[in-house]
Amino acid sequence: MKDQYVHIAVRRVPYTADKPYTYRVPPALRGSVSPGMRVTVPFGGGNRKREGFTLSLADSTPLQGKAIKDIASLLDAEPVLNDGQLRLALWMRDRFFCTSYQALHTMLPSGMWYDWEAGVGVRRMKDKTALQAELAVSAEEALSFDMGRPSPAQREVLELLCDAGSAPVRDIYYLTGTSRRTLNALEAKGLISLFEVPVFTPPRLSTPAEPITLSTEQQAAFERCAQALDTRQPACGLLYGVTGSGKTNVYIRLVEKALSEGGGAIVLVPEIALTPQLLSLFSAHFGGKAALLHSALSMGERLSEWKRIREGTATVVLGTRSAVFAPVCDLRLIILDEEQEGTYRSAESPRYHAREVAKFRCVQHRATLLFGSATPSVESYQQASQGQIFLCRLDTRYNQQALPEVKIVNLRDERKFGNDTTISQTLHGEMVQNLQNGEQTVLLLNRRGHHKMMICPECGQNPGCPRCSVPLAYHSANGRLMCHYCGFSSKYDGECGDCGGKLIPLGAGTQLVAEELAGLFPDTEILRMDTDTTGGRGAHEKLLDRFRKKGIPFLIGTQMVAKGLDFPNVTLVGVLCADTALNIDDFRAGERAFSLITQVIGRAGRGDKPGRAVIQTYTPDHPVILTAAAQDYDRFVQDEAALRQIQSYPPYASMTRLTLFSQKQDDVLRAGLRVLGWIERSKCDGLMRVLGPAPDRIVRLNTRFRYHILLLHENKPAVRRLIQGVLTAFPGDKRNKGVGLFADANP
DNA sequence: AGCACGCCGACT
DNA sequence: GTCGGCGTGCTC
Repeated sequence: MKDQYVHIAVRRVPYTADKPYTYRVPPALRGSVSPGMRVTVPFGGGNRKREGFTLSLADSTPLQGKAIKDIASLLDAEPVLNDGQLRLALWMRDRFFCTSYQALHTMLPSGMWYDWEAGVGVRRMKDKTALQAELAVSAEEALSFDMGRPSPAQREVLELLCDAGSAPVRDIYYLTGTSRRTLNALEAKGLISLFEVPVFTPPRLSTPAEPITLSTEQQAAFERCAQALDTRQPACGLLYGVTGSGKTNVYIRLVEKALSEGGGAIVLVPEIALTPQLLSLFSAHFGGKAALLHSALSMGERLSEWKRIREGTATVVLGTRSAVFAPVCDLRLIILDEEQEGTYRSAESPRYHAREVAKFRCVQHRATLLFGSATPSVESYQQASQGQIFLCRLDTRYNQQALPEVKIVNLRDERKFGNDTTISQTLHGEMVQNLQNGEQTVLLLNRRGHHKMMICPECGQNPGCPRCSVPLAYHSANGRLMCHYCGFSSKYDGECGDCGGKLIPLGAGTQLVAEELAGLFPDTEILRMDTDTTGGRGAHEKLLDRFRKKGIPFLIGTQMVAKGLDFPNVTLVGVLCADTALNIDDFRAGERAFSLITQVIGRAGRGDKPGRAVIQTYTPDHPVILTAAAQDYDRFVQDEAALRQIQSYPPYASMTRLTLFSQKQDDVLRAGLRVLGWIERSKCDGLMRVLGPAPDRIVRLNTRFRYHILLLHENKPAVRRLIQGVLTAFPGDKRNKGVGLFADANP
């Protein structure tokens, strides 16, 4: 019999050595191997077993004189990746400078890697099951059945099941106040049957959602997107809607449309924990058809959801970044909510952006891609204004509510008049008023902990992290100094280690504000929300639930208070220091600051009462602050786009960042200069502009020094090949020993 | 990245 | 002689 060969993407091969490896299919596995399966193969001199993915099959191989090895084992009976996903991975390898294995691996739920071990008897990932009850006879028979003697409990269960058809027994107990005995009795009479079903998302008796009525404006936006869906051709659009204009209504109607026509949809959100409302909305509207994919799920839950999606039980997926890979059947629509958010970009290899992956998939499936945002990225704005993508606008807020009235407070004046707290006179006055009216206030300060740092007024020293180039932040909750980047902490005795001077705090954090508020408003309850108070699973929701239900007057928090929360009783928002987000050395700092300020201001006045906002700043005439205060996105983005054009920054050029890191600072710098020389010699001068090497924003992180080189260029294959060449050749130069290098596309 | 191989000094 | 340090080079 003729030999059969298979090309494998092998796990943990360095980028330098990444290519399809050819293996022989042993006779025993002939016929069972097809592309998109997981296998183990002997690899390297020691022939240690490694995992891999089958990419393609071949009858012959050009490889001569090499001992071609056999595949060791097959881990899947059926492919876990389809042809489209394999092609997506190859594209990702080219685009995001990762190995094929890494790209393929991110497309699968992590639970799957434990599942196969079941085959070798190591561990069994058992699907959870729940007991479900179902009518065993017709509804008429059930209701007319003669019980012999009155049995209200059994009757109630039957009535429930006549309505619902089937229901989890837990829900039946909860809704009827019955117990297993009642169900056993009904089963004995042959009226109902009990059976185990796999628990994916708990098959709940979801209260059917109210049908959505769209406003004229929302209807127009819906129709424009629906038109794109109808063409069944790749399409991309931007739904630009001010906060509170009801973008989610449009999303839901679009998903309904895609589903009703037999298609599937993916809806991506920046962070699911911050959008509990959207979550419940989706369950209400799509029930068992909806799958949720996000970081809070256990591995088993994620695997179950993934299976439901792949077999077509779930046709709409709501999830975070990695949900963009969900194997939805007949994908017709992908929506990226708050498209400008940085969480759509992965910080680890593969360093992909969900927006770009979504774009690729939409072309692949002839699907529609919709970006939604109150503050679209400059990229999307520019594409929309040039007509490359279609644009829909929602300018009217819920209940025709006007945008909040915004006051800007100059913090320099506050200092002059002797107010050294974080709350200005103006903001304090507004808060008092809100308290009297029984309305709620949200305060934003984008810095956790008590203070940013402690500094010695005698010698100017400040305690810093021994592993990173950052000052340690003081935390009053544990009385320690902490590093917000590597987690290092040390005890705090209030004295300067160098000269013994008494340390003073600098740069207020949320903990301090909470303490100040307790002083200013004794007997008033205050809620603090930051990564220190929302550690556990579901902690976000619990905190927000308390805020809503108990009507706690003040909520102080970091940027997580800016996103997604929608409480009608919040009528005042305070931005305690608008400059924190602005003073970051990054060309997107202005864009992010505008987005953050606009989003948090939009939290005020979502009910029938008008909203107010106070922005405190040291730079009251900064254009970003002025446009954010005026909620004038158009003016902001036009200014910002002009600035980007002058500097030839994205979106007017593509940017690739090369990051070098090592324990030794001069090694990194020297390696950086060598990379620079390589690029300059490679005849790509006309194609790109090179900046750096420059220190990263945190030059030393976890004992490693980091420098980067920025490349501004056209998005052409020649440029990608150059970068791939640099990444491949770099480890080959012995002088680069101990130095790491990776590339980020559009960082 | 991992792993093996090979060359060298130190030790039983 | 033999153990083990690390520099070097390859992975179907």
